[in-house]
Formats: sequence, C-alpha cells, structure tokens
Amino acid sequence: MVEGFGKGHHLHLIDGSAFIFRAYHALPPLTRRSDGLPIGAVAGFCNMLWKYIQDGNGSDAPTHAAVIFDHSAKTFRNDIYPLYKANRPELPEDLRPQFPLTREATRAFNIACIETEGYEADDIIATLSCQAREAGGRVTIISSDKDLMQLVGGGVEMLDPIKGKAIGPDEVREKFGVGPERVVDVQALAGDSVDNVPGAPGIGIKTAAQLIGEYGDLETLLARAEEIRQPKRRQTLIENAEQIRISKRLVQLDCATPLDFGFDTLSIREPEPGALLDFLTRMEFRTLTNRVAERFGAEAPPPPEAAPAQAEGAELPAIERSLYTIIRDEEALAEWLAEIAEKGVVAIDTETTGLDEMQAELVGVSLCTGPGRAAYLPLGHVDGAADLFGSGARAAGQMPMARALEMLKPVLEDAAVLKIGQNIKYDWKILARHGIRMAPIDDTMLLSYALNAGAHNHGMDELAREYLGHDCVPIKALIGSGKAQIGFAQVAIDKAGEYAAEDAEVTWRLWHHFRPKLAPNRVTTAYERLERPMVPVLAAMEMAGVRIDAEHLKRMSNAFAQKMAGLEDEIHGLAGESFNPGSPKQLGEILFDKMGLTGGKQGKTGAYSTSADVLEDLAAEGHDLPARVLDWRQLSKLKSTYTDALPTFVNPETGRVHTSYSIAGAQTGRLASTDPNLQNIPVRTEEGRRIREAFIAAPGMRLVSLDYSQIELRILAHVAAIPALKQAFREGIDIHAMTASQMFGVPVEGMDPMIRRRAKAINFGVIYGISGFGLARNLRIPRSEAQAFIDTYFERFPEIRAYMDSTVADAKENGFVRTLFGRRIMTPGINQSGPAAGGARRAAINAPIQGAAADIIRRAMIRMPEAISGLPATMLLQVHDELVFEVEEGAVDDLIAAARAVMEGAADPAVHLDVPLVVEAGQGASWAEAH
DNA sequence: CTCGTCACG
DNA sequence: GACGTACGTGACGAGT
Repeated sequence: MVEGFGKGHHLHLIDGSAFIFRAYHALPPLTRRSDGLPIGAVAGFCNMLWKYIQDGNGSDAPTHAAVIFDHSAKTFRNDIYPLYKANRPELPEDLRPQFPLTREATRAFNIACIETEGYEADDIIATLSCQAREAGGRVTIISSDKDLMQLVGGGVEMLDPIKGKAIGPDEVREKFGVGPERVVDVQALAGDSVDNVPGAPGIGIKTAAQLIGEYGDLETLLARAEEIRQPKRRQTLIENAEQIRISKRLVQLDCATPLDFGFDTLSIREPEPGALLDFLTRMEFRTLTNRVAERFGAEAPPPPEAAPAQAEGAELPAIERSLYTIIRDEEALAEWLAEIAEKGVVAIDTETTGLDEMQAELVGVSLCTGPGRAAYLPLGHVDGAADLFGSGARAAGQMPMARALEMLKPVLEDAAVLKIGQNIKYDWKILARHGIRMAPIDDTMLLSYALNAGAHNHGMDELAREYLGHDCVPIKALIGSGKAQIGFAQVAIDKAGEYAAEDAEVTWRLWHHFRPKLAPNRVTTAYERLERPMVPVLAAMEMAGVRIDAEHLKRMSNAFAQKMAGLEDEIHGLAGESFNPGSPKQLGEILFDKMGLTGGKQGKTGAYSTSADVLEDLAAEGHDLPARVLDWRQLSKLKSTYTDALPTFVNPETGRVHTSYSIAGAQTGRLASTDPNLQNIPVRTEEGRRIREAFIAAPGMRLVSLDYSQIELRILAHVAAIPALKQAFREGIDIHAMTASQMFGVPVEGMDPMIRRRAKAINFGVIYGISGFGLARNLRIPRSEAQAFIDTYFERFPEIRAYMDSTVADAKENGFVRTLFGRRIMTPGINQSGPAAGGARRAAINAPIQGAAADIIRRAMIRMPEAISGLPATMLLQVHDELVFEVEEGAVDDLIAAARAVMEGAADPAVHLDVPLVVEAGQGASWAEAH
C-alpha cells in the first residue's frame, strides 16, 4: 500500500548520475570565477533541471518527481561479484568535488533528492517504479540507461532525454530482441563489458535473445543446455552456468531497496525562488540566475564582487611564522583534518630525506588551510646531534607515522577536498609509496606555467618573490650546504616546522593568487586539460621505470675505455705532446697556436672554438688530429653520459631506472626528463644506437615504441593553411621530395638525394624560424645560395610567410602566442630591438608549432591509461613525439592498435586537423629493436 | 658556477 | 651595413 500515490498519479524518476556525466562531458571545464572551483558539470546539471522544469510536459505533467543518485562505488553487487564495475575508469578528478553540489542543486530546485548507501540509483528507481506501478499509477524514467529497460511495461516507460524519445516495450524489444520481462536473462548471458558483468563468453545480445526466444527463460535454457546443437555454444553455457547465474544477480535490479521516505515527499513543488537564486548566485551562474529571476519576477541578487581586482587590493596579512603549530598527537591531527574537511581545500607539502621520490623517506607533512593557518606534522625526525654512528634514534614528540598516514589517507583521497601543492607530482609519488593516491589536486607550479610559460621559471621561491613579495627561508638555512649538509630528518622539529609550514602557506597563497586568473586569461582549458591531468599519468610512468641491462652497459664502457686509450695515444703522437683531449682550451691551443691550422675562431671568452663542425671542417681538409679527437669525443660522450652513468641510476628496490619528467620545464609545453635524462638516449649513430640495446623489457614482455611521423610539419601545414603541404600529407607522399619538386621543378621519381636533403633542411628550418645564415651553416653552402633557396620556398608556399608574419605580429601585440589547443606562451623580448629580437622572433614562430605537438602527445598520454586499461601493458617513456610501452608478449598487437588509435585521434575533438596524424610502431626485446 | 660541447626531438 | 642566429631541452668535464 502506497500512501498518497495511486491511479491518476504520474511519477517522474530522473537518473541524476547520468545527468551529471552528460553535463560534464558536454561542457568545457568551467570553473567558478572567484575561486576556481570546478563547476562545469553543476552548471550543465542545473541547466538541464531548469529546462526540465520549464518543459512542464503539458497535460502529461508529473504529479511526483525525484532525482536519484548513486551513493557510493561499493554496493551489494560487489559482495556477489568483487569485480563488478572493476574496470570502470577513474572519475575525472575535477568531477568528484561537484557531486555534493549537484545534490544541493536538486534541493535548490525543490525536487526530491534521493540516494541510499549500498544501492545504485538503478535499484532505487526500480523499487519506486514497482511500488508506483502496484499502486496503479504511471512512471516515466528519464534516462537512456539500457539497464533500466527491464522495468518498462505496465505503466512504466522510459524517456531518453537526449533524443526526447519515449521507450516502451516495443523499443525494448527492438534493442534486446525480447520483452522487458526477459531483458535480465539476455543481459545475464551477454554480459556487459562496461560494468564488468562476465556473462557467457562468446555470446552477445543477438545470440542471447535467440536462445531465450527458443527456450523461454534463462533457467529453462540452462537446464536444457545439453540440447543445443552448436557445440561451442552448448559447451560455453554448460561450463559457465554458475557465472551466468551470478551475472543475472548482478543485472537484476532490486525492487526491495529500503526507502526511508513516503511518496508524499515526492510530490511536485514549485521552486522556492529565494533558495534557488541564492544557490545559483553562489555558483556564479549569471545567465541562469537572471533567467530564473525573470521567470519568478524576482530581483537577481548582486553577483559576487569581481574577484581579481579586489583580491589584488585586499592584501593578505604578511606571512608570520610564529603562528604555525606542530602536530604532535592524534587529537591535534584530528582537529586539523576536521578543519580541512570543512574548508574543502588544503595546501600540502611533504618533507623527505632526499630529492629522489623513489628513494626518499617521508620526514614530515605540512598543511595550510588559509593565511596564518598552517601546521607541520613531523613523522620521521631523528635526534641528529646525539652521536655520529648510532644516529637514527627517533626524535621525541612525533606521532607514529603509520597512524598519521592512516588518518590522512581518507582526507587526501576525499573527492570533496582539493589538495594544492607546488610541484605536487613529487608529493603525490611520496604518498603513493605509502598507499595514498591523492586526488583531486591542483598545482601552483602548473597554474603559473599555464599562465606565464616563457616569462619566467616556476619554482616556489621565484613565484613567492614575484607574486607575494615574500622571500622564503632558504633550505640551506636548515640543512647547510656542501660537506656540512645534513638530512632534513636531522633538522630540529621546531625549525623544520617553521620552514615546512611556511612552504605550505606560500603554496596556499600562490593558489589563491593564480586560480582566479585562469579564466580572465583564457587558460582554464589549457590548465585543466593539458597540465593538471599530467600529474598522475607521469607519476605512474616514473614509478614504473624502465629495465636496463647494466651488464651490457658496463661491457660497453670497458670497450669504450680501451678504444679511447688507443685514440689518446694517437692524438698525443700527432700533437707531439701529451694533453687532455677533453679540454677545449688545451685542444684549441694545440690546433691553432702550436700547429697553426686555419679556421681558429675565438669566442667572447677568447677561447678557440673546437666544436664538432670546426673539427669536421679541419678533418675534411685532411688533418688527422681533429678527426681522431672527434672519434674520441664521441666515445667519451657515450661513456660518461650513458654507459657509465645509467647503471648508477638503477633503483636497488625495483631494479629499474626511474626518470623524472618536469611538466613545467620547457617553455613550449614539451616535457623535460631528468635524473637521468631519458629523452636524449643516442640513436643517430650506429655506435650510439647500441646503448638502446640496454633498454630492455622484463622476461615475457616486449618494448613497444610508437612515434608520430612528421608531427610538426603536419601542424605547420594545418596552422599555416598550406594547400600543397596539406594535400601531400593527405595523400601520404614523401613530404621532403614534394617540397623539393615544387621548389626546383624536378619530378619526385628518381630525385637526387642531395636535392631532397636540401628541401628537408628547409622544411625543418621553417619550423625554427628560418634564416639564411642558419640554413647556410646547416647545409654548408654559401649564405647567398641558402638565401636564394629560402626566397624560392616562400614564393612556392606564400602561406608560410603569411603565417610567420601574423604570428610575430600577434606576439608583438599581445606579448604571447597560443597553440591550437589554447596553451599560452609568453614572448618577452619580442618588442626589443637589436640582435636579441631575432631570437625572440624565431622562438615566437616556433612555439605554436612545437607547442601544439606537445599538446597533442599530452592529450594522448592523458587518455592512454584508460584506453589500455584492459591490456597487460604499461606506458613507460615519452620522447617528445614517441611513447614507449612495456607489454606482455601476447598483447603486443592489441596494445599497438589501442595506443595508435589514441595517438592518431589525440587532437580530436578539441581541434579537427586538416591533415591526418600518422603513428609508426615497432616492437622488440629492446628499445633498439622497437624504435 | 659558468662554459663549451654534444646527446635527443 | 653590421650585428649574431637556426627551435626546444639536460648532462658531462674542464676550468674558473
């Protein structure tokens, strides 16, 4: 018996979670202007609710309505089958904090808002539908989720809100091949890869519907499975009977969800204008607020003060270190955590024993919730001074690390609490090693980078000085420098606390400064889509590391040492004296003073240049000494930078090499790799390429390398709109040969390789902001000839000059350039005069091209984890236009297909390129084989 | 700590 | 007409 609901009544059930996801994906990542809170999904959600209310449905208007939400990820279905929904992709981190706000929005619209712990929205919808149907009323479920189709019939129908199409029994039959009452049987057999419902392998919806049609229902089918004629089908049904029954329990909606409210609470109510307007104003939805105000004839509350101008003026009090507290026990920590949960935002900084996130030990955590509200939680301090050898005695006044981390974890993983860091990838990795996956996150370094790449670097001390007028305590004041340097763990807790908590407060203040500047500077999308999501992706790659064959490298080192010793003897013999061939100074004096060779150019320091091209010219004239030195240098480089150095980077715990990528290191959006740099492993010479043989896959695995072909030239073709270039890329013809053919009027067939080489050099030169001088040097031709090539090139492809001129003009006018994807790169010095202007000009021309290529591979990397989540594969390395994976032998082809699809489609849907992106793939036991 | 050099894209 | 230049990085050894 249902109180207050029966014949003539009409209940609308809105699938709230589906609304949120649709809103999230349909809209760009909007943020609240005043504080940068992600708000796009809430905005879309509110617009949909408002539209829904305005529609009214005329004579078919509902008498009752409710919005139903999923409560939590874990439901009773996980008890039945632990893997249920296990392969769901992670929620986008800027979406989670919006969940509570969508509940608030629903209430503000005065619509019943329902969720129940342990049950999915679908179960609540099922229960309400069943009860309403039994009471003799009608139900419309506003959702397009096929899982709800089992409820259709007997007064219950669905409404697809996107298509505006009603879904009745006929539409269900069209989709599943059976009536609503047998939908669960079909779903149980077919399974569902999205929810990870196993079903019967090899049986899809079509076959399932046919079987159910033939046998009537699932139990009958399973009981009579022996009768099935097709041997494969028969076998799969018999073998998987239990799994199919479990699947049925997973897809069967629960019509007996406990509900703690009556139908009367669902009756339709007009929104309360005051409450609704208050909510919309707080969210800073101007258009919708005005619309709603107009509809109710109410006055729209004044919008909140335009933050930026005010914030500049309303200065925060100066940083005062004496306000900080040290958290020494559970009670104090609990209080801080409660405050953090309430504020929803915390700046965090971890202190460790070292700079290598893969080895450093956690020493303390500092937290800041606002100006003057910062604390330091010491966890791993030791009594430093006590004695030299027995050090490591734990300092007094610290709570146990395990307990502290246990208390921190829920807050650091709480979707409703934003964690702010300065270079937060570092802290993320430290905490990840303690089982904490911090989310959602913001990073002041990346905010600064999104706003001001190219203007300056983005280190904390620099940012604090520039934007807060504050000088941070230098770390050296605590730990000293050089020989006397101590570890952070040895620093006295009180001193450490001041330093650490200050860092957290500076971070909080920088966030407060930068966050509101994203939208007015139109870099919100760049930050949200190109910077912030890189943090967990890169952290995972760095933590995975790459396996190297240290023995192979050591053998190479020995061989190099022997060869070098031989060359050194030869060089000394040729010079007639002993000297260090590694010293440019000594070498220059030998070559140009002692031996009197020509071509000695002295730079500003007065030293002769002995760079490779100088030595190559001398060698070409027939001098042996410079030729030997070139050989010696190559070996010396390979040995010191690679074969000697790489084995020292092998992590003793993982046995692998873990690089670190800096996200905000390069001006253009490229990553930079350090400690060690794995983006400059040799490849151009045969000797060097052997070093790549030492980068190997684990046993049973392969390395797979995928790289973009000619990505920068393709971008140039698109942004400069060069028809000839675009057509060539679409037709897949040799782009350098095409260029040569256009320039010199020779056919592509049987082209002189020399001519092609020149065209290739020009194509690259264009990307770099070509000059006659540069091209002349690169091709070793007279400058006049080089200039003539460039002139011809611009004649044939006039769009390139137009692109270069307009880019430089933009840079001069705005002080920055942008990539296709909205990344902004500042161009300081573009308005200078004199020699420096040339460099700034070329950098401005190059930045949108190199930057767009960087954006594209970032987009691919961000999508990659989800795209390959079903494969036994890991993304390991990025080298600007190449991604390297480690994958189980049997899954190589699947990985290549999946990763290539992501990479080739990475520009979409933000930008539709006029040229295809092409990715080439290779695989092998080593990087040398894969590349 | 800066410079020259050279590895990569 | 001369200036100094291809764009973007990081690591190494030498020499201050």
